Amino acid sequence: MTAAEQIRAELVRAARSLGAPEDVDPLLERPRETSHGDWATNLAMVLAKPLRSKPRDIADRLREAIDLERAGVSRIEVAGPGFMNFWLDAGRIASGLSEIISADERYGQSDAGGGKVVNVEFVSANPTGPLHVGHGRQAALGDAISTLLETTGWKVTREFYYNDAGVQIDNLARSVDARLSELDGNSSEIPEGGYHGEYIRELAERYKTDNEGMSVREFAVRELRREQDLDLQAFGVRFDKYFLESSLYTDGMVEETVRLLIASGKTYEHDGALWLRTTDFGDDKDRVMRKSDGTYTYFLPDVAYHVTKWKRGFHRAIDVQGADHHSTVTRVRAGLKALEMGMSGEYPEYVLHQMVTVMKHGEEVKISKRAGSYVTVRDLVNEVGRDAVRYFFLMRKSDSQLIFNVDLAASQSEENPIYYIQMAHARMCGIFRVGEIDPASVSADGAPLEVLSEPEEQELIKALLDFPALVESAAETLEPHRIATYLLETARVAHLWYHKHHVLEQAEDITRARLALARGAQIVLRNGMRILGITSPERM
RNA sequence: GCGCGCGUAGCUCAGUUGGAUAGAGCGUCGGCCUCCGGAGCCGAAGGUCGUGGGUUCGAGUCCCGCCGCGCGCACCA
Repeated sequence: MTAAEQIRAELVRAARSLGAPEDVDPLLERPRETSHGDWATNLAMVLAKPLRSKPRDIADRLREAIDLERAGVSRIEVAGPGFMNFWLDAGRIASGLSEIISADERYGQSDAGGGKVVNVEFVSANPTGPLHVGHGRQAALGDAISTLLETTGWKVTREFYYNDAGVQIDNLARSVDARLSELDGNSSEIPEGGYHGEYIRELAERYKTDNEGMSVREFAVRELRREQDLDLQAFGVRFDKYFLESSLYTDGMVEETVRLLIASGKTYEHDGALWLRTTDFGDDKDRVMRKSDGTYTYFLPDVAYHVTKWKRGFHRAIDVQGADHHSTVTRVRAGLKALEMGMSGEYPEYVLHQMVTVMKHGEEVKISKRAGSYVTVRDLVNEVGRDAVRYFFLMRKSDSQLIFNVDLAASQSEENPIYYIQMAHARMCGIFRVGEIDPASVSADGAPLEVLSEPEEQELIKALLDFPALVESAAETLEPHRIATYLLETARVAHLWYHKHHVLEQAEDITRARLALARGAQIVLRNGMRILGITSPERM
């Protein structure tokens, strides 16, 4: 039982004894201000109405009714309008280290997800060019969200959806064709909607020398998919499933979905096209699903694709996409809802991220897809390393725009948050290295943890003990940036402690206890970085 | 024009789902350091939380109106 749970249980007992409603569920939180104790509750204010008394009076009576020992606290104060502040005793705090060390790599894990399956789809780039920064943000986000969910007891399938069937692939083939005919000495223009990047020229050259009898289209898609796979590999992202849009046509899923939608009665014919009444589901206008020329708009295969997710058993699905795809959300959900297959209006869940701006040498690197000039994931990885790229993509919440400062990410100094965090971990490792101690042999059991009474020690332990609750709530809200923020703060506290208090060559009981703390910090920093997909080097 | 997101210190951003005196890093200014790695540490200055209303014991957080920025508004994807 954690300290908070222990306080809560006793608080409930005390509240019931004062006549509080049966479902009383006190909220415990960590005050920002240390002078407000280790834990605080606003319970007395919440009970003011049902008990028809002043919050402060209720708080005083609660305080009287609470058994300090059973709550595991040393002191309770009533403050402000009726807050109750709790102080844990130093021994109670330090004893939390035992749990961290014995759990080791499992520390921070939970079974909140109950082993249920969830599908996380991300990147899903069209095979029409290299992966750019936006895809990078998505790759980092999707992978971290997946790991967060795994850490909290979900069974995750990481999925990549290839749009290999649409008009954009035709445009790709025609663009390569144009470059091919240029190679043959004929002047030729990249077609409208085509791709202008230098890689198209390179594709044409490779096709000319070694096309293995493939069509331009097949060759280009194969090569670009291979390139993207290499980029993802360099980034350390691995997918469990690659889903091809084209398969939705070959296996009849698209046709099937159209039939079902028509049967649902939510469609109508107008101007020779087939429309879906998405306005019934909150859209601002109805949408065409089959054009008058008989081909489908993109959102129909999207609906069909999500039907397959549902049918494959994923009753929870998360799509990570750029915010520029925002308009698709209502449409896809409307299509799925119209099918009445039992999905809620929230299926699938979307994590949309805002755009990335790349700054280099103090200037914005302009991105022009049309001219084919943009920063690729591979450029970034080559320039600043995988860990820094991942951390920078994850340090901001997804719905705010992100400025990627290449110079900062590349710098090997304390200004660079990723170095700062990794350095904190490496320092903990350094203690064991210098002391010639196997960290795995360090145990908190039997160690005199009560000697860890310095303010920096108490602060560090408290930070470490916050980790599991943080992981759980970050997983719930699908917000990996909270792990990033936490790591930076915890690294700060660890540096501070490291600087002020020595571990080795102290009195024996102090060294023993501090080794346990160093071990705890090492474990938490490492586990946190692992969630973000970042390595935790033992020396830097 | 409509929809979504954002607006917090000079800069880049957090803010525990409505709590107490709004925080961090960088930058600036001042100071410290014979150390398990100086890739260090301490301190200070710096704020009308875009703005005007509303909701309530209590608002950076929720609601409404404005202003600014980004993205999206096809029988494109």
